[in-house]
Amino acid sequence: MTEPDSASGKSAPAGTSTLDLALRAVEYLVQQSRPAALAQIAEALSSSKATIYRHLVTLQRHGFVRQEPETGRYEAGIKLMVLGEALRQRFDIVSAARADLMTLRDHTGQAVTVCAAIDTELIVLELIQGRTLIEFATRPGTRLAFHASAHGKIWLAFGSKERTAAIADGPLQAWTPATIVTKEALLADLALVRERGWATAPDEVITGVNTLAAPVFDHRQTLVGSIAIVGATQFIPPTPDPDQIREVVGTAARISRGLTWQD
Amino acid sequence: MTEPDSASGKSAPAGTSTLDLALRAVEYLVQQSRPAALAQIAEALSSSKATIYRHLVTLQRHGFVRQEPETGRYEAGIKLMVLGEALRQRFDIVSAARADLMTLRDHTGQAVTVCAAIDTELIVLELIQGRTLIEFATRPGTRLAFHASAHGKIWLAFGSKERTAAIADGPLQAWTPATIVTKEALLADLALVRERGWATAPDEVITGVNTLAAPVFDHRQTLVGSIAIVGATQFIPPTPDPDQIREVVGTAARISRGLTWQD
DNA sequence: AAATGATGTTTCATTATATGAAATGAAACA
DNA sequence: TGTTTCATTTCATATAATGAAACATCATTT
Repeated sequence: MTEPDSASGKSAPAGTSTLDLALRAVEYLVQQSRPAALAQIAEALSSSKATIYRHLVTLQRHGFVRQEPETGRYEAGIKLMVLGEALRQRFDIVSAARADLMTLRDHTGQAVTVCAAIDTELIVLELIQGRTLIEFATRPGTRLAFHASAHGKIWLAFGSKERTAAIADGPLQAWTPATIVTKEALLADLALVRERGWATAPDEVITGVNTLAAPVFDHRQTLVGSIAIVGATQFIPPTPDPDQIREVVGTAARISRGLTWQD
Repeated sequence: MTEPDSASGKSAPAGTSTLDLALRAVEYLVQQSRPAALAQIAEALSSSKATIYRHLVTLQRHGFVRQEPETGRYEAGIKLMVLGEALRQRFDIVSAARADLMTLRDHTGQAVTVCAAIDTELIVLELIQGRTLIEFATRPGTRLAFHASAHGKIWLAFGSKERTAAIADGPLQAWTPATIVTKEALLADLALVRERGWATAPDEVITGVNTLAAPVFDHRQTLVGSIAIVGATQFIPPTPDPDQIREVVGTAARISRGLTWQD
């Protein structure tokens, strides 16, 4: 990121290697689908059993890791879930907007999601489930791609120009055949989004699913969130129903107005 | 430090003090509602700025911590949310049961929650929102009290006897005037729960809110989860409607049957 | 019933490396 | 301009992390 990297690939700036190893252990355990043996973790991280053991003890003491009582093996602890939820609640939008989002869900019948971009990540903060049995919508804590989601396009169209430039210049991964993968197509789509005030991404993330998103601004007119309805293309056509657009854009505007009062 | 433990209640067994400090820093940042200055964190943890700084650099590199670009202050990073979500998906019940839970929501109109106990914690794994505008239900990642929630009573009634004994003998905190706070009353209630196969907690966690919970077992007949409907007492009376009981207990049995097929 | 091979756990000498005080930037403020 | 308030870097010191190998448990196998 802010790395000159000085030719020799020797990038050992500040930081603590002990902590680094321990964090890698946590991430390793989260990735595993079943509890891992100590030796297995040590091997995966190219460290010794004793070292990993001591770190696991401390991690366990804090609840980041848990040990299966029967087998003695280690797995990720629920503290991560608890902290994740505590963190989620810090975002103004989710609490300020819940009632409006419920109304939007009831009016459209579709699932509603809220997203925010933090640095280089676009993350789902809130999900109000729809009424359909089959669930497409992404859950809080999920990361979305900027170029391949309706939420992402809102952030590229109305967010910081630096981010938009960086994303447009970078590689654009295709999730489906419909995903936008060229810079030109993306910029053209973003121009359209700016003009209309809403974005869609039919079949671009999952075939058969569409999302209709709109921006939420705070009192300084800076983008602080995006809201969207998510559903089968059958219910949200590539060019959505005018009623759907009115509902989503109207709800976003209402939430924005609510954020203006604060502060 | 370097203390041969014993004598002074402080037992410093295995573990890593460096890591311990860093984890405390993460927890501190999650607790704060706004970004914290380096010196503030160092002071709170009785450490030096330099030490904390180096740890924050490493934590940031892993996404556990983020630095506000404008002010340079530190706050918790979204990695915690992402890892929390990844962890949640590891539980069989949430994926195996979603369709049934949606149906339960649609039949009862109330919010549906799923819980599991891990060691000494009772945690919400899944939430299907109801159709009412006002939301009572707890979100995934929230911890519940064993003695003061319908989910908790299911775990005390059908879970391990050791846990039940430990909880019943410990202090029972009152959340509302209706919370059960004596061992006798709790054990009597649990006997009733075992007999009926379902549990309620009217007004016991929040006044005006009731929950109706039932147990989910796996193929070995061990308790692996609990499901419940949550709503205003107006909709879920202290003695729920027979239809509601049938729906919840029936859904739990259906999910249990689903888990039997696997493995 | 003894032996084997999985585990996790502890010990201990060795030195790598985390540490704190203070110096240095950098930026906002008055 | 000077002053305050931040984060960041430097550097000598010894704290505290480290790995190899021994130990302890528990199943499973012979």
